[in-house]
Amino acid sequence: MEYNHREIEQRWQQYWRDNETYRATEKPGKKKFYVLDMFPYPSGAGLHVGHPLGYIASDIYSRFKRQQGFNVLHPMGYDAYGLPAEQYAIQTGQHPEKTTMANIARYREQLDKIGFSFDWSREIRTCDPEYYKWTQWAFIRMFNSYYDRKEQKARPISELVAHFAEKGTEGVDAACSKELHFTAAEWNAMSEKEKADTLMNYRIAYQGETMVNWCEALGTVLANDEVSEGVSVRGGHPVEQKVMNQWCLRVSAYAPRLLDDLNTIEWSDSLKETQRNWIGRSEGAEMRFPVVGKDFDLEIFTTRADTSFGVTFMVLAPESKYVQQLVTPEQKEAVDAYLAEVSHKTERERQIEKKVSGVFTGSYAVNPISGKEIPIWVSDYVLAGYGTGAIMAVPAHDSRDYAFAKHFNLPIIPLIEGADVSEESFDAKEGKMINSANEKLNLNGLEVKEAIAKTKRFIEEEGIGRVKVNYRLRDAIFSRQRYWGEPFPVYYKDGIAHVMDESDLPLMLPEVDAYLPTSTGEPPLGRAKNWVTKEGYPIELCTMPGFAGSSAYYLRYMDPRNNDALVSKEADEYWRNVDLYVGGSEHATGHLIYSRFWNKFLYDLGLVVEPEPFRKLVNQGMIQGRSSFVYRVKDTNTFVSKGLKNQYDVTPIRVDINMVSNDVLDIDKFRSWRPEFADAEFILEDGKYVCGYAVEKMSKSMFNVVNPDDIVDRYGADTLRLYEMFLGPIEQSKPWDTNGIDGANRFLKKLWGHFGKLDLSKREPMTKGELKTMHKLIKKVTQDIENFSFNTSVAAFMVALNELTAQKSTNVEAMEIFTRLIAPFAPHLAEEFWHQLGKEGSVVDSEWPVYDEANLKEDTVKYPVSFNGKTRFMLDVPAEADKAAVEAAALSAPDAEKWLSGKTPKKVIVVPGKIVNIVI
RNA sequence: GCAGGAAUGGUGGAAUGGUAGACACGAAGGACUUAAAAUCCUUUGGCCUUUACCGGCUGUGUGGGUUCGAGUCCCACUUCCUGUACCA
Repeated sequence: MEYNHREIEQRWQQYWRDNETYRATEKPGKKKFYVLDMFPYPSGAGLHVGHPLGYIASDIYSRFKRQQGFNVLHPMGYDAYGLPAEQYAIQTGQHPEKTTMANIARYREQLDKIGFSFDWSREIRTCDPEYYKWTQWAFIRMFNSYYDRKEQKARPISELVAHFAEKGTEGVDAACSKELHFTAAEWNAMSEKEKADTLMNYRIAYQGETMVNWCEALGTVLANDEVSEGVSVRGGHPVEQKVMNQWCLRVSAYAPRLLDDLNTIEWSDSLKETQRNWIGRSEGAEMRFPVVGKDFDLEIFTTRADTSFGVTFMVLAPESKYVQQLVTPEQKEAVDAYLAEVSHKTERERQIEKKVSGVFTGSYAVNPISGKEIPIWVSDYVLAGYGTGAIMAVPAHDSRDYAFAKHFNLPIIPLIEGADVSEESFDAKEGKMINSANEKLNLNGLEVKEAIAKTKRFIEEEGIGRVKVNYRLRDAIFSRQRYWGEPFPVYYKDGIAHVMDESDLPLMLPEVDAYLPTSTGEPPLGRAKNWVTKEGYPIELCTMPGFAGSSAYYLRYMDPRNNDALVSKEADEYWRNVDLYVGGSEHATGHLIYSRFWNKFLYDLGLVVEPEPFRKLVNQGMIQGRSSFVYRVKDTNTFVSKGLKNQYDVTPIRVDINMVSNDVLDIDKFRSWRPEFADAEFILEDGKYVCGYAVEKMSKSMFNVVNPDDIVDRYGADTLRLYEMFLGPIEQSKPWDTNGIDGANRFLKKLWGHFGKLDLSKREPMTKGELKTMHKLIKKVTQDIENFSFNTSVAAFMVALNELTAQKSTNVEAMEIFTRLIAPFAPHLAEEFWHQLGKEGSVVDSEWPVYDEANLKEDTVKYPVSFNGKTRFMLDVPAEADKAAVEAAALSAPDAEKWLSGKTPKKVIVVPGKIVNIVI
């Protein structure tokens, strides 16, 4: 009988639906295992074969764990808010919800065909009010909390208010935008508005004037991880820096914990490293430089306190508030001109130019260590957002300061013995200090490391500054001037922001007449009618960013229909956190930081039990497209085959990969593809037109998209699953090659054929050979799945089937084991076999086979025998032979004589079970 | 620049420090077929030797090292990928 994948797959998919096979429930006392995929944004283009890669891997793992006896939670949903649907809405006037729902339906249809074991009863969508109620709820909780740095946790803002009323800021160590100092009396004397403004400085969700990435084309601000190389990640529009009043999340307060807790989770080293870089911890010192003739100091941050004697000038960021206070009348014009110039430049222009620019303020500061007066400059190479927005410049040992000093002809003092600073700075933190001494401090002769430590001690003792740890991680900007997102549960009363009562949630996204800003430049929600509270107070017009809804979704899956809590205590205590999280590495600095932050916040409030959301994480690689090219001879309509193209002047043209098979072009299809190719001529090689190829991103414009539906229709879901896993290691990016899929399909057909030959009524014990084949397979597959080495386990199935065929095996027992082992990979076929074997229930509930080493033992061991490290022949030795016996056998083997050629061996090394090496 | 990773046949890729190239694709030859598709069998890193069997040499980006033995470990270099970038 033919292997009819369509009939088999449809039948079992229906069976799974009818029996709710994949529905998960809490089973106290049974070990849980939570496997999660990063939920997709349902784009209009649908899925291509690259998308399911990670889903297939996690599905195999889920099924494997389930067969091993775990209670597995494996849910799926949609990250439904996002810019593309809104951009489409702006162009067409169609409500983004409508587009999104249509895309979700299409995704679901595609996903269902692949036979995943998702528990769809737990499906969530971030744009569903029942879901975003909890996104808004978390925001309210963050608004009502502050971060206590002493206890390293979030606490209710009411406690801080009580403290202020009693003791002012004394004894407060809270994360804040600006260090404030006031007494209880001062606090109590503040107006409502002043108190509200003061508390904003401490809230975890706060509103503040911050430098933001403004994208004019998208009409919204963007978070740091949504901007790359000065353009928006979505759409590639230019982004500029602008000061705006925005909602922010105080993610920076959690920087130390986000860094430390990386050590407690099983993520790849490269991903942890990416997070460490993004968090960017650096140890250094904050130092105050008194300004000549003024009553204030400039604060700077440095990691190179040892270079204090080489400071020849200071530099402020253009946005620094000190610039206006320091500029002298003579320099005013020049400084203002420079500031105007800088503010006009976008981030991208600043990066591309990388030109040294700056201006002198006219003021001087005193180096607190050397006592020397140094000029204060302004330049855009200093960033306002990092450290204090001001630096001490040491041109001899910092390349940026060096370029600046050279350009403006400022002095350069070398501080390290042997450093040649005539051409470039010496940035390395090594060597012996020179030129670094006065009556108070002597660093000369010290190693850099010692000098840093000594200077830090000196700074603290002298009260010049303090030792400080700085983080690069900034607070997340949480406002988007957009329509398609969660509305903020915030209203304004007397100019003061208030959060709504939790019982009023969800605050539903209102209807608008267009998805564009209003004529007065307000966000689209400014168009909503009656966008006010019951009492008539205006509601916030911005919406939340994409990462709002995706930060805690893994918690919601645990208890998705609960209307009283994000997740019930029972469900959270049972499922705890994600045991295995699978997704792309593009989320390394965005989603994975925000999610960890969000989880830690809820953890601080005692609402979840685990401090980290994702225990183990696997990044799947991308599947790239393989584009095909034809070569048109210049100024003709003649195309030359790849092997001959070097003889002509040619232009490569991408062609649809559906017209190409094994790199050979279907000429008729090509001629009818486009009118201009209708009368194309071809120069062939061996009667064929051979195309060139390139590995590129899979995209419509490159004509290289492969649709999983087509593959499923032609070969079946099981073939697709097997082949995607067979392509290579899951973490690696690799090109899709439809040609190779025949291998996976042939294997399944052979397996089907083999199974069809069995007499299912005849149960016999396995032969020794069968036992060995099967136990070898169990061992390999079990270990490979645990190690995420799915490509080698697929290969192992192929080998095992070949061995069974070679042994002319018709053993039913062996095939039953095979069925259980292959069930995670090819669930439809396995289910079919399982029922043909007369088993009850679904194969997903069958027990995972266990191997017995005893069956893997050989009577004899094959030893490679080497001479001087080079293997020369193979030797069969009884398994129980000891070292001496193996050595004797090797030396007396007929082959040995030839290689010894009469000589006596100097040494014979026997590694039991491995090798015999004879040194002559 | 910095950080992380990679480099193995025509291709995708296998190899706890122990027979390099599993498995698959492709290719070549053959069987079946009127023919094609499908299926099955054989060969398939390179070079040399041989009528054939049998053999031999060489080979995992480059150069060194450790080791009885290195694709694997160490050092240096080259190239490529991925992330990040005026972070003081």
